[in-house]
Amino acid sequence: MHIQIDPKRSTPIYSQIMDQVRLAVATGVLQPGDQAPRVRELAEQLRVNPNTVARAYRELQAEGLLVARQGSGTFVSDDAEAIGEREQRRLLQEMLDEAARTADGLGVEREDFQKMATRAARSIGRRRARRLSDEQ
Amino acid sequence: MHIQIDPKRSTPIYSQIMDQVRLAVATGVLQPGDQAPRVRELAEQLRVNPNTVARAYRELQAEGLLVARQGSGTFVSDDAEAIGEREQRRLLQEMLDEAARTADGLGVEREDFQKMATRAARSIGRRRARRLSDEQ
Amino acid sequence: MHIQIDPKRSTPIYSQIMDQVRLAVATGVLQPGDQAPRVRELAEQLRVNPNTVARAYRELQAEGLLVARQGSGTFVSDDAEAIGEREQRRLLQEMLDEAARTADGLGVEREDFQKMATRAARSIGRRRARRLSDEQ
Amino acid sequence: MHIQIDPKRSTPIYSQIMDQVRLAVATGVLQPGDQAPRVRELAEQLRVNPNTVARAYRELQAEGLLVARQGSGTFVSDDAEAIGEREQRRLLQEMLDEAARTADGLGVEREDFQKMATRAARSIGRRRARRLSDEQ
DNA sequence: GTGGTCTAGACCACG
DNA sequence: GTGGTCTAGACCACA
Repeated sequence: MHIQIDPKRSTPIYSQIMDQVRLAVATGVLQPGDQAPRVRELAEQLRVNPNTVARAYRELQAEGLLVARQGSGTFVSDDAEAIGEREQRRLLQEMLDEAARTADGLGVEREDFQKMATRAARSIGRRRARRLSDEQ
Repeated sequence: MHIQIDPKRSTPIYSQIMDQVRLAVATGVLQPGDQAPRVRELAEQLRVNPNTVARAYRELQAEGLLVARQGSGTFVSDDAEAIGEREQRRLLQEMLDEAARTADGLGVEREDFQKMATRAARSIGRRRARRLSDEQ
Repeated sequence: MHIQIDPKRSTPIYSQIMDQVRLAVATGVLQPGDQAPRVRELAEQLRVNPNTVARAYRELQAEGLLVARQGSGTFVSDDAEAIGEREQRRLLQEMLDEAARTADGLGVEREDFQKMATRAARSIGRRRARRLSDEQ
Repeated sequence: MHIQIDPKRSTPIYSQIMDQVRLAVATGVLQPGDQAPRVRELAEQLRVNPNTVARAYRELQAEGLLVARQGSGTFVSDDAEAIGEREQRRLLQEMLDEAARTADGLGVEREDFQKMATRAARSIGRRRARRLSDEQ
C-alpha cells in the first residue's frame, strides 16, 4: 500500500487520502476483505495527524467503501469494487459537468469544449505507461 | 451591464463576478476603454459585500483585463479582448486537464473520458438559450 | 433556536446536535432558507468545542439538509423539509429493524414484539402534550 | 452449544455472545447447572480474542445468568430461566422505548410508529425458519 | 493496540 | 466574522 499525498496541493489532505484509497481498491491493490492501513500507522507514514486519516476513513465508510470494526481495524467492504467504480465515475462526471457549466457561462461553444476535452484526454494513458515502465 | 450571480452555487462569489466580467468583454458588452461598473454600485446591485467586488476586480487587474486609474475608476484594458479570450480558454483547459489527470489516476480509459465529456457538453447552450428567452 | 444536548448520554454530542437540528426543521422552527445558528455561537451556547458543532453541520450538509456558504454562514437548504422527513423516517425504521433483529435473535415471537412496541408507543404524544402546555 | 457471531455486524462481538448465551438458556439448550463453554475453547471456536468472551461472561454474571466457580468453570445459575427471560424482555423493551422516544421527539404520530414496528416485525421468524432448515 | 469522540487552538479562504 | 482544514493530545469502547 503506497499512498502518497502532496500537502502543497490545494485539495484537502483528507480528500487526497480518499482518492488514493479509492484508487487502490479500483486497481485491486486493496481487495474486499483486506485490512486497510491502520489509522495511526498511515498517519505516521504520511506525516499527518491521525485525525486527518480518521476523517478520510470515516467518509469512505459513509460511502460504503470501508467498514471499521472497533478494536480490530478498518477493512475494505465486500461490495467495494462496485461502489468504488460507481463513486469514481460520479466524481469524474461531476468535474466535467462543472467544466461544462463554466464553458457555458463563458460563452464557449459545444464543439470547442469537445476539442478542449480531446486535447486534455491526450495525457491519459501516457502517465500510466510511464508508471508501468518505471516498475520494470 | 447585467451581471448575475447565484449565491447558492458553490463557486465563490468573487469568482462568479470575474466570470461574468470576462463574459461581458468576450461578448462585446464591455469594450476596451469602457469603464467597468463602480465597485460600490455593483456591490449594492448584487447585494454583496464591496470587498467581494473589489477582490474580483483586483484579480482581473492582475490578469490584465482591467486597469485601475487612480481616482477615476476601473476600465477595460486596450488588449482586453485578446486577454479575455486567452484567459477564458486557459482556465477551462486547466479544469479539463485536472479532470483528465484524475481520470488517468483512476484508470479510466481515454474513450470513456471522451464519452463523459460529451455527456457533460450536452448542457452547453441550453442554459444560454434559456437565459436569452428569459430576457425577452 | 433552543438546542439542548446532554453530555451524559452515550449518544455522541455531534449526533445529538444533528437530531436537534433535524427536529427544528421538522417542526418548522427552522425553515428553508433560514440561517442556522453560527458554529461558534452554538458551540459557546452548548459549552462544546466548535469542532463538534462543525462536524454535526458537516454531516447534515452531506445529508443535504444544510448548505454552508463560506464567509456568510450555514443555511437550511431549499428541499430540507422533504429530506428531513425522509431521513427522520429512515433513522427510526433503522432503530426498529435493529430491535426486530434482536427480538428474532432472542427467540421472541412476532406477536410479543408487537405488544412490546405498543407498550413503548404509549409514551408518544404525552411528552409533546406536556411540551405544548409548558409553552402556554 | 452452537454459538454463532457475525464480525461484520456493528453490534459489538461481546454483546453478540451475550445474546447467544441468553438465547441458549431461553431455548433450554443450556439448562440451570450446566457448564457454559470454557472461555478459551469458545474463543478459539469463534476465532475471537479470549478477553472478548471473558467480558461477555463477566457481564452475564453481573446479570445473574451465569455464576463462576473458582477453578472449575462457569455455570448457568439456578434461576437462569427466569432471569434470562426477564433480561431479554428488559433489553428489548429498552430498545423499543428508545425508538419511541426518538419518534416522539421527531413528531411522529403513534399510529405511524405502530406501522413502522409492524413493518420491522415482518423479518421476525423468517430468519429463524432459515436457520432451522440450514441445520437439517 | 484498534478505531471513535472530544477539546484547544492555529491558519486559511471568503465576504 | 463566517465556515473549512489541520495539528496535538486526551479519554473511551472494544478486542
